[in-house]
Amino acid sequence: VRAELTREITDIARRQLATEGAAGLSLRAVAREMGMVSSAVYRYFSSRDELLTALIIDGYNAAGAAVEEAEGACRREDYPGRWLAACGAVRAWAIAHPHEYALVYGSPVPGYQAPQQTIGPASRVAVVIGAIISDAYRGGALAGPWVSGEGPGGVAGPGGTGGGPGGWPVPRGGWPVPPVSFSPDADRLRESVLPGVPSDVAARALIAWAGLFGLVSFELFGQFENVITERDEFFRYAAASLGRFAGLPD
Amino acid sequence: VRAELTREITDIARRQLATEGAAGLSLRAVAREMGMVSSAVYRYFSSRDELLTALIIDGYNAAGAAVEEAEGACRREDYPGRWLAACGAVRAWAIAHPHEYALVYGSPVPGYQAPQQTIGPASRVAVVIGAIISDAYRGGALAGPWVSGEGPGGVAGPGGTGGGPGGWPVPRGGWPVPPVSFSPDADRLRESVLPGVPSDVAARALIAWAGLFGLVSFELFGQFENVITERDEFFRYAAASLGRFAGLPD
DNA sequence: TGTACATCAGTGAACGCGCGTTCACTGATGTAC
DNA sequence: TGTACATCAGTGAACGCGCGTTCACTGATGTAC
Repeated sequence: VRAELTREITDIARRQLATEGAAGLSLRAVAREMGMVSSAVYRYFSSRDELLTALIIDGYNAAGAAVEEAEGACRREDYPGRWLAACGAVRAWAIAHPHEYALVYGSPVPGYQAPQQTIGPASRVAVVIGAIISDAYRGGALAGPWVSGEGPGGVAGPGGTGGGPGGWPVPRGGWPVPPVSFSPDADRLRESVLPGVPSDVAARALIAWAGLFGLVSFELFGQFENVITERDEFFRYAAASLGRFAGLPD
Repeated sequence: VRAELTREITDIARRQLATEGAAGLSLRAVAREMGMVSSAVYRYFSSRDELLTALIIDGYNAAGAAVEEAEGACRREDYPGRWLAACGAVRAWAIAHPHEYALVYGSPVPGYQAPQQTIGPASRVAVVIGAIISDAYRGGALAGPWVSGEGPGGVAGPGGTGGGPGGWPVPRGGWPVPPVSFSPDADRLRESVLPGVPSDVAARALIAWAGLFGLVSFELFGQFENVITERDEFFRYAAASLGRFAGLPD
């Protein structure tokens, strides 16, 4: 029964988030809508920040669940399909919950410091996206070029043809090579979200990941106003292009 | 003298933005720091929203000026250099002024509706970036592929080789083709920031533009925490990759 | 050169509002003997 | 079966705070004659 009420409080708080924004979230307003006195809420959340943390975790989880579900419905070998499904789910969830999206992927709430508990849920979307790239790579479906010596083969993709020093195809004028300082990051990524992929694949996956959220944020935050009219179609195209950038096939 | 005081007010407001965030911006606090009584500020700004609008316009202008300056210092034919300079300037300005960046490119301020006056300054950065792509295209330096029939030639780039129906090189497994619904948008873009470029070049420029801000936002808003350690070098690499994505040469 | 007047930047008090958090408390519920 | 007690959800008042905006006002400055 306590859990039930806790959930009801976060539901109301989420609804208020949608009308007032994160900075306008108020314990008193939540209590009012609950038909409680403001101090009663302190039985459930010891401060406003704790409530905010709960909302952030919920937001990450909701986005993660939406992406997992959409991506999970695809054939495992359909890597571009999985990518498009994941991208589309991110966008659809963001459009359906713009204030929650802003809360977790937008500007930080001033004066609020995200606690450790948020990092697990925060990575769910990244895990899905990483798995797509990883699976495609290990399935030999990811287009080159690879940085010399790291790749297991794979088709020559939009990079075209050419010969790299390590025997893998590296096209003339191919992709830039990640800086050496990226190596430790790549190691960490391999251990978590991008098992088995070479550094340059990981680096481009990261850029595509940031690009995906750049597109969604631009759309939601108004930068595409008077620029793009048919947003659904354009987004699908853009997501496909980013997937191609990351090396995914057609 | 009136202009002087107006500037002083916005300066103080900008400083407060940096410590309290946009939602915490308060006319009273500004007045306090000015050594004025709160109502005196109304001589200069008739409401809090008007002050916010001034700050947004200043923010867009500052970002625009920084990008224009950095990009303007490059040799005109050095398209990739111009691109890297512009990207680097966006990021450097954002890091130097994180709250102003959040104000203009982050989540919208709840309850605030941006007036028309903001759209001019808002486009300064886009104009610079568009000019780089446009110049490179018209200079014949932009890599293919083009969508059939639209291009003026240009080198075959990361797309590799292949033959398109219109005679321009379109590689097997090349870039996706923008949806037909994008045509009117492309027309509009050609008239403003991307003169003369074909639709698919415009579309990829748009994606690279969103990707650039996705990278900057991810870095500033904390998504790269525990992911990327050497941010300067990685960003340079990522910007180069996005430039390549948009078709720029090495 | 001197006076009358208009302008307008800045004052000070007030309006009505909402906020987070604390604290001693009430009163229902369930448990132990 | 009945009594004493502990638990704890929710109350109500209060603390001290800041906010945007309004309004009648003061008093210095500059201008017109």
